[in-house]
Amino acid sequence: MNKLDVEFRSIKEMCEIYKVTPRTLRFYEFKELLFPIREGQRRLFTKRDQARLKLILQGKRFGFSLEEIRQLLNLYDIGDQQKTQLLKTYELANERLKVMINQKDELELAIEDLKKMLKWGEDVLVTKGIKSNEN
Amino acid sequence: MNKLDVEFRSIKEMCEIYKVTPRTLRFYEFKELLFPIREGQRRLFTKRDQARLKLILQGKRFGFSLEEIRQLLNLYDIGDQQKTQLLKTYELANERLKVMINQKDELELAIEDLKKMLKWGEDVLVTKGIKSNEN
DNA sequence: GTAATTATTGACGTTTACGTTAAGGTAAGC
DNA sequence: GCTTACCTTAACGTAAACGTCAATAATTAC
Repeated sequence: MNKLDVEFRSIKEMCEIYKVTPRTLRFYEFKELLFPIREGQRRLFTKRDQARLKLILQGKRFGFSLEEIRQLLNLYDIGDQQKTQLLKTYELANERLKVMINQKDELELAIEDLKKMLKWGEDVLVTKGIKSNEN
Repeated sequence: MNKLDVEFRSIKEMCEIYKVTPRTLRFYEFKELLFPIREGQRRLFTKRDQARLKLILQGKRFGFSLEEIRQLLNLYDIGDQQKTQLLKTYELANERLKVMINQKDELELAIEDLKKMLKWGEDVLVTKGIKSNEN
């Protein structure tokens, strides 16, 4: 009946909400990305854990490794951070952005090249009468 | 003095030209991506192997797995391919292209998101007096 | 009170694309 | 004949991010 009921979530609830497996959540805890509290043996995931998990999943979208994500999460725990560490984290994200932009450029190039190859392959197929040239 | 001298390359020459390690070339042979002939024990890489290696390295740029590349290489060995197989290969490349375009879109989104996060992080840093706001 | 559900901690397995010794073979140069 | 350079096979190691048991425990359902 008290607030705690909504603040905490079981591992299964977490899995359903965030589309991950229990193994994943335990793994993240092992890697010190999450810090669920215990109710006896069971893990209870706090609001903070949920916020962190969201950021972890975001981070994965960005292509960060879990270790990088662990460091970046410090950005959200500013209270107990030294200034230098905080700035370093910021710079890490900046570096990552550069990498991603490079990746994007590379990918765009690769896409163009692959398109050319496909066009060539298409010609071969048409020539061989395997494929019609309509579209 | 004869043509063969230019047709074949030793493993070391290959490594220097294509910036790969011997292990990589042996691995590719093991995985049936390359088929160097033998002079006694030693491997000799033919023109065909070199052409294939170029395509392998390209394929990696495209994000194909080695197994996918192995299949795609059939596209270049059209002589002994059945029509169906050839068409399948073409379609595989097409699928890959779609995946890559999706990846690119995802990446662009992620870049935008990360940029926003950085801007926010920057504000925090400036507020805390850790970083100046000049660029 | 027993079955089903949900959880736990180990701990080994998986995948990909090689890296890294180890132990030895062969040919060239001097 | 000995070093040096280059090559070989064999086989174990690596990294990331979990998957997949196994054995066990606590709760809940009926």
